[in-house]
Amino acid sequence: MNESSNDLPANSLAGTFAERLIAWQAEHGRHDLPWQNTRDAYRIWLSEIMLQQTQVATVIPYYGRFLERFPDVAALASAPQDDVMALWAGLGYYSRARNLHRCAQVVVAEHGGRFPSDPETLATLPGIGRSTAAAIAAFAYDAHAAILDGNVKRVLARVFGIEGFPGTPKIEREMWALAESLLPKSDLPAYTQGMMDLGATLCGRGKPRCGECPFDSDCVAHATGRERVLPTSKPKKVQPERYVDVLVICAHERILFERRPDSGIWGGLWSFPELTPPAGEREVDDASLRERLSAHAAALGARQGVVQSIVPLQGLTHVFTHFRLHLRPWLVTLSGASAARSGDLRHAWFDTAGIAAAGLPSPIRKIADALAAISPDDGQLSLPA
DNA sequence: TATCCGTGGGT
DNA sequence: TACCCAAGGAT
Repeated sequence: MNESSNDLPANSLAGTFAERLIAWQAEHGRHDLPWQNTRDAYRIWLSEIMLQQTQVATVIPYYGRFLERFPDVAALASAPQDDVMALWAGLGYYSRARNLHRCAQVVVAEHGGRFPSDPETLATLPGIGRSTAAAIAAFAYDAHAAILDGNVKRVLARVFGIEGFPGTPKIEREMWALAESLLPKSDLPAYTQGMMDLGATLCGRGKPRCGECPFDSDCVAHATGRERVLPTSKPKKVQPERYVDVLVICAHERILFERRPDSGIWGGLWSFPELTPPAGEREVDDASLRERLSAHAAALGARQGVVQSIVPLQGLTHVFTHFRLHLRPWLVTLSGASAARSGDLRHAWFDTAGIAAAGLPSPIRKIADALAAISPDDGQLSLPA
C-alpha cells in the first residue's frame, strides 16, 4: 500500500516539507547541544531519556554530571541504583532513572553492550517507547523512523491545521501516520533535529515567530489566525489536594530518612517518614496529632532515645501534574545516650554530608536545606550549617 | 483507555 | 497568581 495516498492532507506542502525543514535546520537549527555531534548511541540514548517531558536547559547540567560519573553503558550497568538515583534527584519522573539503570543492564547482558540499531528492538527496552526509539535510531544509525514528541505534535497541528487534543488516541494515530508520511529518504538526523528545533524555537507554545518560519506561507494555523489555539489544549480538570505530615527526626546530630518504595511518587528516593492523616480527619485537634506524631517517631527512633520535643517547621505546598501536596514537617528531637545504628534497610540516619549526597526529592531537599540554617540555640538542632 | 509519574520555566 | 506544559512511557 502506498503510505502517501490517504493519510496526507491535500496540501501542496507535503512533497517538499522534509527538504525545506532540512534546509532550515542547517541554517537556523541548533548544532552545539551537549548530546549533538556524536554517533555514540549511549550518549544519545541518555539525552533522549533525560529530555522526556523535560526542557533542554534543565537537562544540560544533569547530563554533564551523569556522563562524568557513568562514561559508558557498562559503567552505568554496574553502578548501585542508589548512585543512579542520587544523580537523577531533582530531575523528576524517577521511573526514568530506574528504567535507565535496568536498560543499561539489559544492553550489557543481552546485546553485548551495544544498543540495537532498529527502532522496533529499541522500543522493547525499559523506558524506550516508540518516539524515543525512533530518535535514538535516527541520530545514531540513520534509521528511517519518525518521532512524535511535543514539538512535532505542535508543528504538525499548526502547519496542517489538525484540530483536537493530540493526547487522544484518535489524533495521535493521525499524527503518527502524518509524521511517517513526511519522512525524507535520507538525512534522517538533520530532519529529526529540524522537527525538534522548529518546535522548540520558532514554533513554540507561547508566541510563534511565524515571520521566520520556512512554512509561513503554507501553515494552516497561520493562514487562519489560529497559531494560538493550535494544538488544541488538554481539557482541564480540578486536581485533588493531599495532605501529609512528615517527621524530621533528629538525634545525635543526624536525621532519620526513609527510602520510598519503587512504585508511586518519588519512587526509590529518600524522604522523611510520613504520617498520612486519616481520611476526613484533617482538622484533628493539635493534642491528638502530636500524640500520633510522638508515637510514630518514638517507634522509628526507639533505639536512639525518647522524644524530647516536637516543633512545627515551615510547611510548603508542592504542585504535581495530577495533585497538590501539602507538606507539614515536624521537627522531632530525641534525647538519650544511645548511639545505636539504623535498624532496617528502609531507614537510615544521615548527617549533613549524608544528606548532601542522598537522592532527595526537591521539596524534601528544600526542607532539609532550611534545617541546616537553623541555629542550635533556637532550633534545638545541632547540625552544622 | 485513562491515569500515574516531577520539576521548572514561561505567560 | 494560576495555569500550561516540556525531546513520553508504563501500567
